Amino acid sequence: MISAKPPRTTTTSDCRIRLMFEPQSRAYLSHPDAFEKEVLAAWKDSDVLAQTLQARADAEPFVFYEGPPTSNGRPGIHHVLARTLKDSICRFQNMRGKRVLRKAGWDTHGLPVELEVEKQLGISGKPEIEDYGIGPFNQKCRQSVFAYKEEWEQMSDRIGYMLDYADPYVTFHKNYVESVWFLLSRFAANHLLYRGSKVLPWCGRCGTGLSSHEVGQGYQDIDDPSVWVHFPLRNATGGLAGASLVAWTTTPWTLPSNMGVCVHPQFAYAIVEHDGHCYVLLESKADAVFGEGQWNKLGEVVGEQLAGLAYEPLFSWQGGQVVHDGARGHVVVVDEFVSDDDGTGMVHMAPYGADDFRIAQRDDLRAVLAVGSEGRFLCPVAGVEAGTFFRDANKPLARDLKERGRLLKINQYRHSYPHCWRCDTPLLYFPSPAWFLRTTAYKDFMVEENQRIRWVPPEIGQGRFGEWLSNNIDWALSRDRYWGTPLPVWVNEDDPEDWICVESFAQLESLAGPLGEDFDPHRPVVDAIAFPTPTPGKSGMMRRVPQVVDCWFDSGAMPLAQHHWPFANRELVAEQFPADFICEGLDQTRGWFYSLHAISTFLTHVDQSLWASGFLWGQPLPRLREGSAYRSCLVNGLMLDKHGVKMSKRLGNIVMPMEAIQKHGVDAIRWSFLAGGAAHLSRRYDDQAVAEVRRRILGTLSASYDFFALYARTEAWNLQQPRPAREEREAIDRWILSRVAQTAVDCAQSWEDLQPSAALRAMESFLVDELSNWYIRRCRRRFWGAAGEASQAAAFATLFEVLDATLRMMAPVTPFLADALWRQLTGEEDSIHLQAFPDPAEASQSALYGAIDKPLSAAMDPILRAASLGRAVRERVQIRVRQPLSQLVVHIANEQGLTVSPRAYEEALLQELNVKEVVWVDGTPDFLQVQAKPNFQRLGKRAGKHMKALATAIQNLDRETVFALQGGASVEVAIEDQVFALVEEDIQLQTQSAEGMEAATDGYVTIGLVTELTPELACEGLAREILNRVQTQRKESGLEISDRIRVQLHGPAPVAEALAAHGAWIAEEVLAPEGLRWADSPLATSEARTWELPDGGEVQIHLEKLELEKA
RNA sequence: GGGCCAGUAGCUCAGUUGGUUAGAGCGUCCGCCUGAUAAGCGGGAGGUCUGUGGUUCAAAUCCACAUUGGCCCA
Repeated sequence: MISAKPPRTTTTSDCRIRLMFEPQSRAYLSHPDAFEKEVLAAWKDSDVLAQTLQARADAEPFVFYEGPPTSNGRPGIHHVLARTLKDSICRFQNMRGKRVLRKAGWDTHGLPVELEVEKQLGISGKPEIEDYGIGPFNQKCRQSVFAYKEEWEQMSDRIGYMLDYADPYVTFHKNYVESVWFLLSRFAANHLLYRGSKVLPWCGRCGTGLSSHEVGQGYQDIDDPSVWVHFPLRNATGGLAGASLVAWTTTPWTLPSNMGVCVHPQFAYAIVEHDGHCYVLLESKADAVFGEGQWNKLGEVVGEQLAGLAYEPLFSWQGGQVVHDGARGHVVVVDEFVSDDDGTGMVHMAPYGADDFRIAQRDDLRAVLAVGSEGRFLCPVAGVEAGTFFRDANKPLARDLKERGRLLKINQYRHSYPHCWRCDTPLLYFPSPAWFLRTTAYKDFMVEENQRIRWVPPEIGQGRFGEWLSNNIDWALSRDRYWGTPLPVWVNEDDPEDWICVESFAQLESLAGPLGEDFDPHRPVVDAIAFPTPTPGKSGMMRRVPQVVDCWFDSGAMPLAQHHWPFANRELVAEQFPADFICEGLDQTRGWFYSLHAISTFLTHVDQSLWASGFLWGQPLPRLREGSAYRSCLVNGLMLDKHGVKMSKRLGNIVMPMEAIQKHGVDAIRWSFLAGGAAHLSRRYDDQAVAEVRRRILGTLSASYDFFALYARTEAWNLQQPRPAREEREAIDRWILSRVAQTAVDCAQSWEDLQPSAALRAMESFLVDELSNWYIRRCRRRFWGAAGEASQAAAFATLFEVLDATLRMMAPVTPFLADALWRQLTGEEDSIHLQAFPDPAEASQSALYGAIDKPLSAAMDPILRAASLGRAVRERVQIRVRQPLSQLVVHIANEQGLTVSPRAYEEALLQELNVKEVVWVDGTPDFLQVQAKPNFQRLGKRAGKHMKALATAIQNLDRETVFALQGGASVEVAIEDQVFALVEEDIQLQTQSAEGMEAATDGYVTIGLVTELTPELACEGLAREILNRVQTQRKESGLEISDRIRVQLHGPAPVAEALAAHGAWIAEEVLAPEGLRWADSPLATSEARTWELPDGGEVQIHLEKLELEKA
């Protein structure tokens, strides 16, 4: 049966055909990197992205927003994960016929950039930056921003992330900045931009306040001294005479700036005696301070009775920075923020705490900072020199207090303390002037709009993001830095209440005169612009505030600013807002997810005055859809390193992707990432998993294609040949078409649901189990014509159509391999990425249209089970598949419930299990034991608490009753006072071991294998054994599969009998045109090999290549 | 301290609105095949579904508490 036909070259004049059907799997599997790079080059040549957009020019848009990466960091493997998710979903939507714009973007402002430049320049901190010059410094920032741009683009390109890098949005570009200004001016116009003073987390080294976004990234456990100090009251009378207030703090460095002691108005404080002195504190805390039994309670005093009492300050010092020039100092104040959890119930207050600062302003306390904005002492205090770093003062101050008897106790205290997320310096809290967005004003709408966003997974939206929104605080917008969008606020130097937020460069020109062609809206150029106040009736020069804008505002403005809205592209933005889909890491919850949401809900909902007229600056302003900037958000989990630790720049454990890509190619990595569990779960990078994907999934795909290609070439099949109508093909052909169609439908749904791993699981089981291991394996012979021409034609047509659909289905995930194989398969020059996703509901996809045939699929299921059972039985009784057996008995419990009979697939069982006959058993024959089991799903609701008794009753039903039910009768079963009428669907039939044969059961399928070996069967089995030995020897002799051979054999009598009966067949199979030669005496061992046979006998085989005359 | 998530086979993970045989891949053991697959295929073994209570006729699934780990926030 081996075909000696050489591969035929096709005779068609269409040159494309000749390029088709080249085998690919070897090239792909051995050098995936090189293979993919070739595909990449083809995409470049034809500019696939532009082609897809062109092809979909009039199509419905699917709006995607690219979250801008910071371009001054190197891309890591975790970016591959995020980008693969984004890319696959966009590719899928594109194949669904949507127009998907994919504008790249760069987040270019902000502290990380400044820190990078500081490092380059070898300088550190704000004073050194100002010495260097803001202008040159920002110039350096501008250059630094794109240090890694090329690496990013190469990486994105190499991983197949289809993104338009030709025209990206860049947050420092003039147009982008102008859009940001406009948005800020809208906040101002709605009175939602305000100046405040707030205690902020502050990094002394970087010289900047940190947003809550940033602080969260740097909590570390550190040891601090926790100290209990006491403040002797002045002029106290009664029970308080001579008493001291006891306070606790973990920040001794703030003690010099002590301005008051705060107590809770309602707490009852104890007056206690210890070691000859009187102290006031919560009674519950006295043991902790003085030791158990070391104190006596003398009396009690309620917090508000202490209000206004003065006490002795801890330190005497001069200098410092006055931040609130209050009239009072070193007095007791009351406030309800005091808790009784930690400490003593009495709080030492310094201007470094948010509550403290608030109370100081309220109660007019004098607030003086001993530690300045660089985190260092401004003046000497008690032996601590000016310039000392704040935490370094803890010990000397404590020592000084102890020497002077003001320290009651000191402990080491381990706690989670915020550190600068970038430079790891411990933060301090510091009062600082700042500008805020009053986001709390429209918090409720943000919460409401959040309900409309489809979050995947949903708990992020309800939980993490929802909580964050409902606890919303005003957005601290300003940054005391250099490289950022300058805050477009100009303040009258003579009147701080007279300020303006500029909305555009044009407005600035109208106020301050021409800006010039090369105007750059960054510091320090913009700082120098001043103009007389435009406010009627006022005088004075307007000067810009020094701050820049939080770069999260930049990125959150991206839906609008990327198109320079509203200065340009108003219609485009109206179409491209909001996004149908965004996708970023979990860490963006309070970052980009929030900034997008906060800005867009403000603009489209709160800012009604903008939209009222439908016009802006005399031009129509199309209304944007009211609400959030995105309709669905896929959140991806963190990428962990091989030890399960989060990858971060700071820790330097980022895995670079290129090594993995060179090894496995990126398609395998893409697949492995998307399949590796739900998108939002964190995952480790696992090289082995990638290798397995490459072998198991992509190897199977390319091998399946290669199989097709090999026989299409050999048998000269091509697309010009008529393909039989689907109805005329064999059942298994219609089955595999139905399965590929159903898989495509399931996948499409999973993609729509933003569940890539579900889509991949469906594809995997289809490709590996159904297509490769069942359809192709079962149908191999048909491809070399062994089952006749009609069958061959049907097989080719079917496999072609199935591969076409499979490749299109996989294209979003494995864009390289899918495209390469598809072009080979179809001879098309266009990319697969311009094609449609397989869709059996779409009439234009004729091969798949209406192909889903569920009854046919249902009929295959028992066949697969029976095959599996048969193999298990053979395994159990130790009869290999090579040994033919006479009969397989198959019983399918619910066979009459199947619309399509499984018997259509009988041939598969005959071959798969090597039996001569399949006997299909109807009804419930004698040799089967049957038992009815309740269908709990149906009966559970009806029976309720009687279910247990009913189940027992059903299991005890006799054969006749079960038969009757199977035959369609209704049977009544009484449980206590209730009667249940059972019909066929209410029970499931369990069949069990058949008697008289080796049997096995899987659910509703029972098989029996007749294991009796007749002499004829044994003889044929032996013949197959001999065939197997000859073939093995052939292969081991290094012969080509089409070489002809001459064979000599010798063996005992059974071997001779087997050869007599089946010799001609063996000769045909092994390509021995002269037939087999029997040697009556043993062959010389130097020429022959001796093989053992299963029955204990041996066979000697000698073979040599037969030289054929050239035809 | 609060919020969210996760805990299923040695490992990595599935598991629909609760329904009675908890699945897959890898690994392991055994076997098969050799005219697609520098391979592949099949069959075993392997699980008190983290624990304890509860709801229910029925819980991996719902509830409570506990525990371990991760993330976010204080």
